[in-house]
Amino acid sequence: MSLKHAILGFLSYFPLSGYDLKKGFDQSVRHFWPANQSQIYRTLAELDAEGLVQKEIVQRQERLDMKVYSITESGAAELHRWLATPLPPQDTREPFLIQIFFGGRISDAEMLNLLEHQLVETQQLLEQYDALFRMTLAQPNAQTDTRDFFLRMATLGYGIAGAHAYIKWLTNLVEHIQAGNYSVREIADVTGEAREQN
Amino acid sequence: MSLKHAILGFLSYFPLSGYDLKKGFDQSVRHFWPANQSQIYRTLAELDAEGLVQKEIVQRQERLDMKVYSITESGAAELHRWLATPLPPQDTREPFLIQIFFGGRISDAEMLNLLEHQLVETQQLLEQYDALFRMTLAQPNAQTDTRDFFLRMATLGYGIAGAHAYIKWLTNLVEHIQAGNYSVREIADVTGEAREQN
DNA sequence: CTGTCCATGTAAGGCGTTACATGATTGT
DNA sequence: ACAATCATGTAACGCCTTACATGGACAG
Repeated sequence: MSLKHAILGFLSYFPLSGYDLKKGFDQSVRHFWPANQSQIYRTLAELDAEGLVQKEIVQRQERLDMKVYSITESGAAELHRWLATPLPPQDTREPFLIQIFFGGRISDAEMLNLLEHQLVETQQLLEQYDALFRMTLAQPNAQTDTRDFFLRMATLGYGIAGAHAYIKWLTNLVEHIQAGNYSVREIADVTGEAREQN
Repeated sequence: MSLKHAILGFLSYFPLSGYDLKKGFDQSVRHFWPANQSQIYRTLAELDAEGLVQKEIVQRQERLDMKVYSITESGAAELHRWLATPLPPQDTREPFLIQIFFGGRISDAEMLNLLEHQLVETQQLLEQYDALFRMTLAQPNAQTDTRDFFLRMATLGYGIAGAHAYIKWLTNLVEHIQAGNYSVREIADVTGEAREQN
């Protein structure tokens, strides 16, 4: 359960409430692991039941109660165990590729519309990542040369590299469809083909 | 629901049984849309209830009955509608990036182990895609220059391009960790940085 | 006679989503 | 006055997974 371990990861730095965790997710890991509110509260209750986190109810004058969760020793051990264990291969689901795969059922114009859409969305995403990357680097008080910082930025780098590759693939497809050129050999960087770039 | 439409996609070529569909998925779209048996049978029942497919029970002497499904007119219309409609942005979940993000909690050796694992798996996947690509092209009776064929191969090309990009990213990370070089600027192809390749 | 292929399903559980519910404080 | 923010939860539904169940035909 990745969500459980992501929560443990956050709590390994400092105790947080469910609300704070939600903000933490939205501000840093939503690119590769979105989490919604109800899920976070439910999972915190499970972690508590398993003894991996501890709940402290904070009474505040005039404010509603707040529940602050901190990681326990067994929680920290479980986090470390999970972080250091290679994951089994994940399977990916890409609904867009279903549309491509059965693209024989739609026209060139419809296909180009799909591809164009995907291109625009990916370019916007890339710009977001790019802007976030540069903004984070430019923060005056940030220690930008630590291992922690480097690893966190690497997850953004993953998104950026993926978006670049995707845009390249999409652009290539668009060109082929527009030209009515269905020569498959040019579509992938397969062994024995053009390999000098890279 | 992508699974429903993938099934309709297959049935738009010829009628199939649940069993045949499962084989079809495993042989062609499992790279981007794995489907298991119980899911297929359940979804076929739903599609039948919605009138998008038609069921025909084939009695066979000495063999058990077989149910063959064919697409209906409204099924074909629904398939076309879905295929031609751009999908809303999907969010991705990459548990491996959680491990990277919280990599501050594990040692260099543990991190390198994770990365190495991921590299080996991705290289194996790439070889599979690559082999499948070349084998499919080499089939004697295949019409390799049609639009349909091109689009199907493009989905494989997606996997190949993605694997290449991923391997590059992983390799870069390994090198940085090994050198203890946490300079973030080299980690992504961000605007204003090295842009001459591509 | 054991395993694999053909062929169809049910049951239970996990993880995620959307919508709903409540209530105080702070900003415009 | 109204919206946004802080703060916590429940309910119901959807999709996918794993395991279980059944049963004939055919190959080694």
